Amino acid sequence: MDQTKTAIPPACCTLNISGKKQEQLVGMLKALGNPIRFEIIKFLVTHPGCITGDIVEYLPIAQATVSQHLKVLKEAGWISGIIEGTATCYQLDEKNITWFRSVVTDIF
Amino acid sequence: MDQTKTAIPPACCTLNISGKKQEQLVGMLKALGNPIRFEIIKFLVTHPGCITGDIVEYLPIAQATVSQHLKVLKEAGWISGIIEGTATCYQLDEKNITWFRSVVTDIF
DNA sequence: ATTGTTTATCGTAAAATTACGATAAACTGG
DNA sequence: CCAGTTTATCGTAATTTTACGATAAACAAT
Repeated sequence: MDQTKTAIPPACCTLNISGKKQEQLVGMLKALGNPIRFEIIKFLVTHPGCITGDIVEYLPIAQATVSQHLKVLKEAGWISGIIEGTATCYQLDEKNITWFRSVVTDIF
Repeated sequence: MDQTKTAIPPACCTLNISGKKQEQLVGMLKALGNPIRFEIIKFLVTHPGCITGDIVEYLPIAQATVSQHLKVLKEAGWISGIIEGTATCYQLDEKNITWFRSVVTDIF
């Protein structure tokens, strides 16, 4: 049969994902899809293990707001924070970020 | 000199991006970071060129809401729509999606 | 022309996000 | 113990997002 007119062209991505995996991914996308939070992640690349105060100093927003953004990033899986005395040292969650890269390259 | 204690471990990603490019990326991340919109993009992979009504039928939300999500996805660069009579045919914006994949694999 | 179909937009309500100051909690150093 | 430091959380206001029904606009078919 002639299928030249009915054949569906291959899509530029599969997006073959669902369930919990998709939820986790969408959550990470949402968290990173904010200019301030994206800057925080960028900052952590060059300043691993820095404390909240360093990020507050770097950004033009209040300490409480930075703390809130850090919470969002932590809950989405982008970062982890370890308490060091009164301070909290933040760093990229390499495990989850590796997972993110792997999933994105898989489905796109 | 002994740098064993001061050497910074290589980060799991570079996030080497800024300016308009970063803005475009963050915009695409934000748009995709929504469960409904993610489902729309997935649907378009398997139903390229489908019309708004098909998506409305597929999703459990009102037509007006779907239209609004489609607008967000279009403005972010994920999809394009061409008017076909009274209907509008939507499809993935392959050029932008290719750009997205390229940028993400570059910086992650 | 009239009727029916399809979709975007408008107006609006509810919910979520973002931001801030103030405060509390936890630790450090004297 | 007390004063200082750091950060998370609380309360709240402003903004944005999400959702819906109603309507308008653009086209189809009779």
